[in-house]
Amino acid sequence: MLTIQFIRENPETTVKGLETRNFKNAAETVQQAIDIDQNRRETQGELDATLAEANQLAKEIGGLMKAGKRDEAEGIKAKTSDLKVKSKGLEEQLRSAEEELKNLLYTIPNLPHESVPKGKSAEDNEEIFSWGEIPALYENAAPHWDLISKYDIIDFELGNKVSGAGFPFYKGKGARIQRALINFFLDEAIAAGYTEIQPPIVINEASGYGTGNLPDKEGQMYHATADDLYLIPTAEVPLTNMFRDVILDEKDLPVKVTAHTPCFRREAGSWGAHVRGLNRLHQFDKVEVVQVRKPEESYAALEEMVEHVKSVLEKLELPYRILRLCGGDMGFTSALTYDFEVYSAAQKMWLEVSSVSNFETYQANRLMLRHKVDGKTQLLHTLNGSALALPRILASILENNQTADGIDVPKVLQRFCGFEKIN
RNA sequence: AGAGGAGUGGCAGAGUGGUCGAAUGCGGCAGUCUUGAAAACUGUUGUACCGCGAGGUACCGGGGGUUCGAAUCCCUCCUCCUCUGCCA
Repeated sequence: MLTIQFIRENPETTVKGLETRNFKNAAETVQQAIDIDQNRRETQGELDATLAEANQLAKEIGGLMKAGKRDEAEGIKAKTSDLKVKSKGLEEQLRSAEEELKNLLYTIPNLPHESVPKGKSAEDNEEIFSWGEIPALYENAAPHWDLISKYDIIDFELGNKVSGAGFPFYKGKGARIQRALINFFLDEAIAAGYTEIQPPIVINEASGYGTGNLPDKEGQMYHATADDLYLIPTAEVPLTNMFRDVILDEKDLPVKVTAHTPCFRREAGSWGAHVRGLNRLHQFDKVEVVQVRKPEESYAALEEMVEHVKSVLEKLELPYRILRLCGGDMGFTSALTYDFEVYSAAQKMWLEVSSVSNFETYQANRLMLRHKVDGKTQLLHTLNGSALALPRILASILENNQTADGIDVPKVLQRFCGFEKIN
């Protein structure tokens, strides 16, 4: 979330940023936050003064008791009861003001970077780069959902029986190419300087709040209610929460971590005819990269992450484009997001396979992730990106590389999976 | 899962109702000494919020309670350790 200090000191900038995002009632919301904060500060001042007085009296009583002046002590005790009632009331007021402020701040998204274009929807995103040729397919080319049944490498029906829609079984070469992709992505990330992590794939409530998945996107996560744990929608959640309530030393920076995990998404309400086959799943695998950076370095780090994803896609020889998301399409917590889309030739569709974002201090503020500068604590910047999500990569490999006698496995993957063709 | 024990500052560790945000040691930082370093000595060393400032308030695993006053007593949850059981 945004810090109230920032909003208080930069109300116009805040309103302007929110308007780029088409945030409704920006000016009113900002004013409301400032008012609640004003109230909160006044209440705390009063409460502190009351408690200070009570502490003073308690000390006096202690002294009198020791001196044996019991009656005098009793007299002062009587005075404290008023203070107690007063402080209880003020405490309640303070708590409710803090709660109110926090709940309001949770509804305010991050401010976009100056390069973010205005816009309402995906159509207003700005294509900034593209690479590769859109392959000319042969006559009988088929979409990936037909190819996977033809070669029997992924089984949706079986998934339906055992788990439900969106939980497929990968079989034989299907499973092996998945494993090859995971190893390839991890090796690439390690070569780019990331430390490999195997995090838990369930997280508690506090972690959900830390990355902003709670409360806003509550319905998107699977919730194991018996133990009040959530299945992760992305490795970003455990990887970023590693640094919750942490003050990093200079020598620990920059932080660069990567992990392969399954990701679980309920995708409530977003199911439809347009999402066939591997285009959208409830469970999928992804390799994620996360960085924690000093503020002045974070945009260079974002570019570095973009270059990393570019090189991975180019090694896989998949045609792709990069979009700079507009204010209306950008994630709630992001300041600047680049989406990577690969072209899936038989569907004739661009598929999003990576989203690389700089959150600036937005996540760090919820996480309380800081470092020291000249003896003062300062919020750090967090960034993350997919490198990459598997199912759509697989979909475009299957479609783009199909031939009359099978599917060509990209060269870089062959040493990982041990075969050259799916047939 | 059952029985018992324990959670204090970066680490170790004292503190069992008031003068304790907390002894002491180690570590860190600054200084003295030294050509430089080490050693020794001196000082300093948690976080957040309120306040222009002086200063104030809160925090001793989390939450709640008793009390004029809680690190200290009570309740509850969490985590760790030991023993027993179970298990990939």
